[in-house]
This record gives sequence, C-alpha cells and structure tokens, in this order.
Amino acid sequence: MAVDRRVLRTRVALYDALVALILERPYAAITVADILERADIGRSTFYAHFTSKDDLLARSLDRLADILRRAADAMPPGADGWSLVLFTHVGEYGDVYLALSNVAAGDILRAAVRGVVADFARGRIKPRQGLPADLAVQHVVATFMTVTTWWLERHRNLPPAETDRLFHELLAAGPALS
Amino acid sequence: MAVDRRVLRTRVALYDALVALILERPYAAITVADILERADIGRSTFYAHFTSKDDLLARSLDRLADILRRAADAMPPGADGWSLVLFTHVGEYGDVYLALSNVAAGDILRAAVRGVVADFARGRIKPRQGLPADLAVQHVVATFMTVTTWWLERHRNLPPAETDRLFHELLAAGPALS
DNA sequence: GAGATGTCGAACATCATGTTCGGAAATTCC
DNA sequence: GGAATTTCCGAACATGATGTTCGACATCTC
Repeated sequence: MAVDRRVLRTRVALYDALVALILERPYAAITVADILERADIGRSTFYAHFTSKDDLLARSLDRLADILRRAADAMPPGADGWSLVLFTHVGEYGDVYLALSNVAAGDILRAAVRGVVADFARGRIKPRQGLPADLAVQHVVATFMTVTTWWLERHRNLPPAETDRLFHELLAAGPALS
Repeated sequence: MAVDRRVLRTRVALYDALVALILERPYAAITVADILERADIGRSTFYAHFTSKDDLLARSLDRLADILRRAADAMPPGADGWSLVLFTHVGEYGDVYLALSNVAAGDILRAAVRGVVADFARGRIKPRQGLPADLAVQHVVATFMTVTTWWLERHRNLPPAETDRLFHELLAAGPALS
C-alpha cells in the first residue's frame, strides 16, 4: 500500500524545482511552465497533483513545517529551551527561509511557520493577570518571527544561542517608550 | 499649476473602487477589469496612471499612510501616548485595515503601516543595554501589529485605550516561558 | 506477466494583461 | 469666451499564462 514511486518522484521534483527557483527570483515572477521545465515534468502531470502554483507552495511549506516539527519533537522532553532548538533549525535552513520571506510569498510562509511556533509556544506560556492568553501566544510568536527576520537579514553571523538570548530578553522586558 | 481635475477624479475613482472591491473579496481575485467597471473608467486611462494592479494598491496605501501620518502629526507635541493616537485611528478605519491585512496583499499593507509606525517609534524608544537598537524598533512595531490584528479580528469591542494598555503591558513584560 | 496507475505532450479554450490610436470631451490659460 | 492643450474613451490587438483534455506510452504493483 506504499505510495507509487512515480508519484513521489514527481512531487519531490516539483518541490525542489520550486524552492530552487525561489532562491533565484521572486515567487511572483515564476510561472508554472518554469517549474515544469526545471523539474522536467509534463504539464498535465503537474495538474494531476496540484491545483495551482500557490497550492504547490503551500504543500512545500507543509513539508518544511514537518521538518521543523520533527526537529522540535526530537528535543529532550524535559529540556527547557525549545526556542533554541527552533532557532538552530532555522539557522540551518536560513537561505530558504530568507528567500521565502523576502518574496511576495511571505504571507504563506509566515502562516506556516507561525502555526508550528504557536503549537510549541501554546503549552509553554504562563500568561500573567490581565493578559488574554491568545494575545500572549500571538505575541510570543510575533517576537520569534521578529528576531528570526532580524537575525537572518542583517546579523547572520550571530550564533543561535545569542539570538535565543535576545529573544528571551525582549519577552522579559522590551524597550521602554517615552 | 494645479492638477487637472480629471486626473484627480480618475485616480480617486480608482482608489475608491479598489478599496470597495477589497472589502468584498480577496485581492487576488480582483482583476483590472473589475476595478475599471466599478470605477467606470476606461482601460487605457487606467494604464495612463498606474502600471498595474499592484501599483494602484501601493499608491492607495500611500494615501492611507498619509492619513495615518497626519493623524499622528496632529497629536499635541508634548503628549505622551503616541500609540494611543495610532490605535484610535486604526480603530476608525478598522474595516479597511482588516480587509487589507486578511488578504494576500497583507505584505504590502504591512510594509506600509510598518513604515509609519517605525518612523514614530524610532525617536521614542530607549533601548536597554545589550539590546540592538534596530531590533528594539522592529520589536515595538511588531508588537503594535500583533495587538492591532488581535484587536480587529477578535476583540473589536475593546476601546482603544484598553488596547493601548495591553500594548504597553506586553512591551514592559511579556508572558513568561517555561 | 497482466492489469492498474502514472506520465507525457501536444492541442485547445479561456482569460487577464498591457499597448495602440484616432476621435470626442473636458479643462486650463489668456 | 475662445483657442490650445490635456485627458479620456473604447475598441481592437498581441502576448502570455492558466487549466483541461485525450490517446499513446512507460512504469509500477501484485
């Protein structure tokens, strides 16, 4: 009852082709034909698996999210520092994340990553009095994304541990306003 | 040397038509033809003013950003509480912001609003030791966006003042993590 | 090996985009 | 108020991307 090898080969080829193209030029400037050429897959075959370019992207991100999820799940159960695990992973796949987020596809990527991070954060947050729980989760996720973007875009050389420290610092006490 | 009335009429008609359509359906599902019909403007005229649908959207947002900027500038100079002014404004235009942010155009909108908020926040932040200044600004902006989205999407009934309080609370000390 | 399933590729209909241009209408400036 | 300028209209057109269809062929599973 295993999946037909051909199906797997086709899908992986398309996933990889899309990612490769996204690393080269803006997502919006990529056509289905481009993907087909790169993946060496027939047009009708493409539409037998995906309904559109956006669909392919969404599933590619699902795949990425799965990897992220597995990396996080593999973390020693009692260990604190789930965010460090995520940062470490993101650092490894930095090129891909960066390319994806800089493109118009940012929304879709953000949504995918948000989902994973939110799942992780939800159970590990102790909201304080007068602070709605869902807002607290959103805030933790947003802060994670902020730090990640800042890190990948402009301070790539920082080690994950240092990035993680900044993350916790921002959450504990952000900048004062005047 | 005033601008020809006709060009003003044309542009406003197109701005309004786009916003009206965005309130009805996803940005991606709107064609140039739809906008033309709604605005009652000729095709060639459209391309005499804008290069594409995205261009029109970007300029519409510039217009919105100007309004936001003016609202903030009108604030009493010494007054603290710039964020309250922004929240109040956003609350008034809530429908538009919500429609825009929920759509695939979210990135473009986000960029526009970010710019305004960042300009405002930049001069009013006292970053702490060991916290990069640019990261601090990003964090304040992101937190503003998080609170705004949370507010408009699910807790519209909250008064701006209360929303502003949550904003400051999150910045002062976010949720604790385990 | 046989049957089932997946792939190919070319052809096709459809639709959105962006351009062109001559005539009509509105506006500005004097 | 009138002439000159600017803008708008609208229809037609070229282009290019999308998504579908179908029969022949290849590959996989059992």
